[in-house]
Amino acid sequence: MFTFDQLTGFIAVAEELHFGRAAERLNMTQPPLSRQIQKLEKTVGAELLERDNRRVELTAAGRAFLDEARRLMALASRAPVTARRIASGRQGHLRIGFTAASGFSILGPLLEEIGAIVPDVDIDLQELVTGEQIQGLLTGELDLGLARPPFDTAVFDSHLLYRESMVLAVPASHSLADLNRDIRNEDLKDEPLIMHSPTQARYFYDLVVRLHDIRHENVVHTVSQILTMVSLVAAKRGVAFVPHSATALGIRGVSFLRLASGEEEPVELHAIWNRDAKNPALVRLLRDLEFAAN
Amino acid sequence: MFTFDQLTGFIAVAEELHFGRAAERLNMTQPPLSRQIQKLEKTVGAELLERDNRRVELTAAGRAFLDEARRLMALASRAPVTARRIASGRQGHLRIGFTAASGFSILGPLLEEIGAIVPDVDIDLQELVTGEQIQGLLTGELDLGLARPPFDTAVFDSHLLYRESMVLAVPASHSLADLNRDIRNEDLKDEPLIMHSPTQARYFYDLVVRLHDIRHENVVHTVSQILTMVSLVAAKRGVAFVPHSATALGIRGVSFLRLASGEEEPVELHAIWNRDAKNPALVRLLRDLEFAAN
DNA sequence: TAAACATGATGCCCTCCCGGTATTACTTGA
DNA sequence: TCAAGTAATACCGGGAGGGCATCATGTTTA
Repeated sequence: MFTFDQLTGFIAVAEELHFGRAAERLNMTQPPLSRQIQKLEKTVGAELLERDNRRVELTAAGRAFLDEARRLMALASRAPVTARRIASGRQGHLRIGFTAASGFSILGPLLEEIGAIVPDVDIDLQELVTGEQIQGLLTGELDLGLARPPFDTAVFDSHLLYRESMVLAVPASHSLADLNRDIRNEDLKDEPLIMHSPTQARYFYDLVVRLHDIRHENVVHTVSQILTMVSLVAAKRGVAFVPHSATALGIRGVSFLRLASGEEEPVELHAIWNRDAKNPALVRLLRDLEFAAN
Repeated sequence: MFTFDQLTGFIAVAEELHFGRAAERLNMTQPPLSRQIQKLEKTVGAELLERDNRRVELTAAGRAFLDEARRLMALASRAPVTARRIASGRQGHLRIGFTAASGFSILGPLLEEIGAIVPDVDIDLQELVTGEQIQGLLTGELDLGLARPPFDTAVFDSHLLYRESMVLAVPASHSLADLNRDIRNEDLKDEPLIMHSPTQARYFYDLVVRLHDIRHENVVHTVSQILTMVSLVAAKRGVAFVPHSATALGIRGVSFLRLASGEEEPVELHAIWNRDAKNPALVRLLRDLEFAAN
């Protein structure tokens, strides 16, 4: 079995791609670090770093192992905290993941509600994209997620928290803002568009493509975070489809316009959790929030 | 930071609730195990086991920490397996580029074959013209391309996947369709022609120019995609030289006629890959497909 | 009631692992 | 061809960890 020191060593080298600098960061000298990595590779049974005498780079296996190593280190550093909390008489704690966009709207009220139901429970909050939340729920690093479809209903139970409309963010000085009517697809046929990333923000991407006629040649940026989109709109880079809750951001120089086409409130936010989760604090919370499993 | 040995020690004691038996299970003696647990409790900062001189039991913190410890051990034992599988190419990621035309014919069977060889490898597919594929292979954004010559054989290895004939696409109502014989060059001397783009579809362009006497004054459209060509033929804009696999498109109102002149099966499709590529999944795939480098 | 037993903790020794220093091997760029 | 940069190797010393012996303490038994 490898050691945690070997893992931190590997992570440092993988990040620096340089044994000397990595060693410095770890407050040690380069030779023992080299040996740590060699030993780690031996126990793992695969070459993790390709090192030519001039440069260091990760192999495919190394990249995969780096992920696992990071996860291990995160888990290892959290474990004692968990144990101490419980030892100090708390009733447990809940780890909740949320998407940045849900932070604008539902997160505050929800936390208040949770605080009323389980006041003696510590809440860890982490901002994560839906995919990371699902990963976290699967590995048990997360108890509850605030995420958007799709997710595997065989593994997860969910509860629809919130529906909202999609609006169009435009620079405040933009001529569309003077139209005084809902925006139609054809209004946008020559507008530079800031679009959601089809991989990182798949839900919004699919929704926008489904409900609006997107001309991909108009896409000037591909972005994964709503906040970034609104900032880019404020910088007059183009217009963007954002959920209504983004209007609460209070970024100056942006107007939000209603959209004519499509469904009324197509943007969904769900609370999701692992069907097999047994964290007592979560069980209690779900019961008292009356989230029927569906 | 604690060590994995301390964790296994703790798990053993927590399961046996007896230091002596736990030590035996771990092939060690009891005293060092006692010290391991003490040290672990010190680094965790909480008492994990309540030990009265007669019996051992878990504290609340101990139960919580046991969960985390088990999770850590599971993750730690899985990580090397994952890394090894990726290093051996049985697991991982393959990014495959294909031309639209190859999508009609060889792509399906090829993917099936790939799925049989490396079932646990995720396949990303991207429709790209040959030039973009070559670019992607050079930058490492693509592992394998299904493309047409020419490409730089100093950088790329390739394997001929498929040869096919060229046929002439004509509107179904066209008089040439009634000839009941192979089409000769002189049959086309007054036909409006939908031609391949000399830049975007250089391979087809060069092929057609080499094998057939093209009268450039007859060219009514210059197109880069086979599908577009066939659609234009269906719209009676002219006739077009297309690879035989285009007959599988099933577009109504188009007939495909054999060509008399030229070689039997001049249209080639190659699998190409970067000679220096090290993606283990690719290496394994190439080996098992018996694509000799040539 | 006292002796035997069970069991976890402690003391001490020894080995081996790990880190540091010095050096080597190799590549690259001037 | 030489200087510089960088990872690997050689060698050494200190400390962590395991084993053996023993202790401390509580429980069972005669």
